[in-house]
Amino acid sequence: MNVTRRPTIIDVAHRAGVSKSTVSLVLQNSPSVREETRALVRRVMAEVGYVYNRAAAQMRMSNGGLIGLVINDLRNPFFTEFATSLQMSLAERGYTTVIANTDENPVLQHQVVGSMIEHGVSALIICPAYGDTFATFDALARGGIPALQMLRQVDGRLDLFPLIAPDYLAGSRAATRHLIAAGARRIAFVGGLEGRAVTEERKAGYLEVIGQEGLAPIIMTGKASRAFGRDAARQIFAEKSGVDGAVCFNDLVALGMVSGCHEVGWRVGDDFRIMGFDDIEEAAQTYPTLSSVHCDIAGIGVRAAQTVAEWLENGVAPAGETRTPVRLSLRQSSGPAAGLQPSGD
Amino acid sequence: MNVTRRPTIIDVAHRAGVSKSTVSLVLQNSPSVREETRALVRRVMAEVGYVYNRAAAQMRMSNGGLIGLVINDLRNPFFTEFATSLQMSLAERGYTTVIANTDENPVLQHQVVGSMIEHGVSALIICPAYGDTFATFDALARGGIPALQMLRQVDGRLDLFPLIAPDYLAGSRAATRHLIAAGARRIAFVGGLEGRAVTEERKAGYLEVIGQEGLAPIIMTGKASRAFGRDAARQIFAEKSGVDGAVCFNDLVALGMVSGCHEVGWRVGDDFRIMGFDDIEEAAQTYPTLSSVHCDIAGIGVRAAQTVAEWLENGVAPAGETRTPVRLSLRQSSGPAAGLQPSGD
DNA sequence: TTAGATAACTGGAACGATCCAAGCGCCGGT
DNA sequence: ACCGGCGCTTGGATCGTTCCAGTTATCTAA
Repeated sequence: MNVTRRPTIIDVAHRAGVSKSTVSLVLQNSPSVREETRALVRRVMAEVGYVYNRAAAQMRMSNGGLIGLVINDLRNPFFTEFATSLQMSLAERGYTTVIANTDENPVLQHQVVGSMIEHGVSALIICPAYGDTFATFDALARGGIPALQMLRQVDGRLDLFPLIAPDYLAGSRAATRHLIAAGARRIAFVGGLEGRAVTEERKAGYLEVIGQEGLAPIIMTGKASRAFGRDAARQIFAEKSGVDGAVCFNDLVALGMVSGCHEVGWRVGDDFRIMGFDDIEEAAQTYPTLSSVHCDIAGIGVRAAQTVAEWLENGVAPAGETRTPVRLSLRQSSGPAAGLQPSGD
Repeated sequence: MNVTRRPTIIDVAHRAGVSKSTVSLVLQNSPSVREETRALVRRVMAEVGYVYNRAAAQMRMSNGGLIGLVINDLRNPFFTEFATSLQMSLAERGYTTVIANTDENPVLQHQVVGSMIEHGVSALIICPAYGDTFATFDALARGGIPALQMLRQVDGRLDLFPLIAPDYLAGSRAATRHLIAAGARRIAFVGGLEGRAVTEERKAGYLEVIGQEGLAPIIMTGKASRAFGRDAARQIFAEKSGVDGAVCFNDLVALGMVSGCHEVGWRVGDDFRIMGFDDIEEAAQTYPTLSSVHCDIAGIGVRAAQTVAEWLENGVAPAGETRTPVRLSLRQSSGPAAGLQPSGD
């Protein structure tokens, strides 16, 4: 349909009466080109509808500022909020981000990472899927591509693949303590698949506090989904075991439990107290509003962008493990707590 | 850190004792290379850790199978479900997908589309943000890049930028009729920003049926968010105007209304009847489960992949406007309807 | 026996940018 | 009058692939 091929810098150069090198310098905003020349070249570019050919440039340059973001579950708002923040922050520093979704599938993840390496990403930020991932990370190591593990640790080589994650342990400790302070006595830990690093960490904080207080732990692990949370609430209701509060693996589970409580007629925050984890935007907008462990998702995105930019620009690998602080966002679902100031919106 | 540069096909060729052309042919799975040679080359590739350099290839080929997907709101599950399905479907056909988020910002959208063109995408699938988009689409037109408008029509040139969208009109007609059949008499249309194509279309179906039945229309347009839905429910309750049902702009608004109803003590499906639109996964998992207009998001993703693949491979542009069928997923929020079989899960 | 077809492989010329060393005026200082 | 430096511009080499027009060697048909 389009007979004429795309114009190149050579076409622009001819038309402007300069050399292709000059055009290239203009593209790179080099200070060593005269202002009038720059303006002329720019004008000609607009006239002929020149578009930059990144593939050609990237082939010559070892390092074109392309950064890959691998997300394991685009359906979880936590990850999309993170992706949004990261992408904006990287854009400010002049990097382009490509996003891909692995849907928690390690095979797909392997493909996706391979494809990104082929596209010549200079670094990778990866929220890894669990499973057989050694080969995937090995490919990154062999290619000498800087890669950050975000939010979850899947590969043990923290020196090669540093981890940035919220301080889950402190978060679940604080959440559990808060439920106790609010008056709950039989508190369950609900959701999260057994054996996974994040689940174990969040569970550990819960168990620690429960132990300190001499209470009995109640563990209900399972998928981190709304459906599981809803079923868990129904089950707790049916068993009449006196459970009166839940520290949830994440906000999705917590929101599921809220639905389940509505269904069985419990009043959340009164008959039953719920703490979420992650503090996604939706938490402030449901009824009742959801108390949660606020992880400053956007802040983590900014920090990840900063870390990877410094890694690329100064060549210095970040520390093996970075934990970002968390705080509680206390709202309605955990009930009124004597002597505690609710924070969050 | 990595002193040796990446191996190229030339390194592989030397090591395998063949020419670079042969290696290239192996990469392309050409049938005109002997089976043993192919195996040999493959083995050497694995040995030296060869990775394909897409930038170099793409520079030579006009058309590398890279497809850009531009999404206006990654936080809306509707779009992420669509993205997931599309990406998988394209992967099956050998295309790679790059996703970018515009956050409903036409300026960001312009940047993002520009960046994708620079990266040499051979086609674009775009869920466009509203606003000043003419320049953006013009850049696509000038570059002769096939682009599909998905779910929303923003640019009028349907011959250049065909539209694929669900049959919103039929959907809102059916939704309104169902609420009437379920016994609601004062039905509001809630959410969606005034003046936007999708809002107008969904509203039109509602108005049509309301008019036919001789009922009074009640329009409450606004942001398509949970927060707006919640506020709308509160307001309806406060006004005591006898409104007993709502056709919502989308599921997010509907879920917000469900929250609002819980808050004011209304029983959804009984005191107040709600129909959503889109039928996101969450609709089946809240309490009460949400009746909605099912748009077969995954199916649309598959169809989009197919359309764009055929466009690229046969060079034949698809029809200007494609409407995909919708059906109702009747669940609890719209209440029991005499003589109607609930469908959906 | 030989011409022609076929199968398997090869060398060089693209592709469109970046980078480098060099070139060209022009000015000021000796 | 000459040299060095500075500001701006330039031609050619280069990156790693694909594509095209050969070049063998082997096979088939007359």
